[in-house]
Amino acid sequence: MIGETPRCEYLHAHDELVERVRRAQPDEDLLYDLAELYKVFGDSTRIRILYALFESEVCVCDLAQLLGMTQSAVSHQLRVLKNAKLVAYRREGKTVFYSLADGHVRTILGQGMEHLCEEGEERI
Amino acid sequence: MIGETPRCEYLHAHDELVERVRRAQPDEDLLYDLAELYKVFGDSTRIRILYALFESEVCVCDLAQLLGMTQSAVSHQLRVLKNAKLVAYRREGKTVFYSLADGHVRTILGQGMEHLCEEGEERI
DNA sequence: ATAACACATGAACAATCGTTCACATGTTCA
DNA sequence: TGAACATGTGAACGATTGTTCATGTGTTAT
Repeated sequence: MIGETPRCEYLHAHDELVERVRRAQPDEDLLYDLAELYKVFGDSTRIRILYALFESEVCVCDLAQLLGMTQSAVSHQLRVLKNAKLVAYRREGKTVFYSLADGHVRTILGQGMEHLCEEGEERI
Repeated sequence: MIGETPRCEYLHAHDELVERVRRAQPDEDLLYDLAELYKVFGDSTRIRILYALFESEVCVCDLAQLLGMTQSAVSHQLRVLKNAKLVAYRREGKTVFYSLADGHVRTILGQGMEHLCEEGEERI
């Protein structure tokens, strides 16, 4: 935080705008939680897990094999996904099966893909 | 990477599944880029900037005032957003105005918000 | 009860990230 | 040209993150 924030010369014109924009901002805590949610998507290992779960529910061991990673590493990442309520799990004997918990995952990843593939064609 | 990946006992049943899931996985590089994209959303400062740009194009100085942050910090974050092609900019004299570059931003943030607010009601 | 297995978790380390500070770039106006 | 202003950028520091290693928990079968 800064005590004295420098301001540009159009000050009076922009003051109104800044206030309007400020009022439109969602609650601080909500924005923080939102950032936390996207952090979860911000790792290729976790994205690979999510794409795997697009196809079917999968157990931890199979995920480890699929990703070529330690079971421990996968388990740690699954916990992150679980905390964000992006995956659900079901126990069957010794095995735990994970699945997608939420339809938003597909939309979010789909929109991300679109953005990547269109790269600067679209203007809003 | 691991040489000897441990595997669960249902091996033969799951082998087929693992192969099917593997084939469905998007290209490794694409998944990496996708993760990079979500990392950009994974910071509350950048999200606040994006929500500000929902309302109007805004200059760097006003963003700094709105966020209560250094102009430098804002500028650094704007570069991240610019590199991800999430914002566009327009120069007018000394002032630079930033705006949203892409409609996907609204969808992605909207879906994230929905996910946060529904928290575990929906099952896919 | 004991062994074997699937999975979870805590500590620790390297790597990455966000902010700050100092300074550079580019534009306007006298 | 030179001063003033808005913005951009490189280096550096503390904080966060992902993986590994060792170990803990919970289940099954003997």
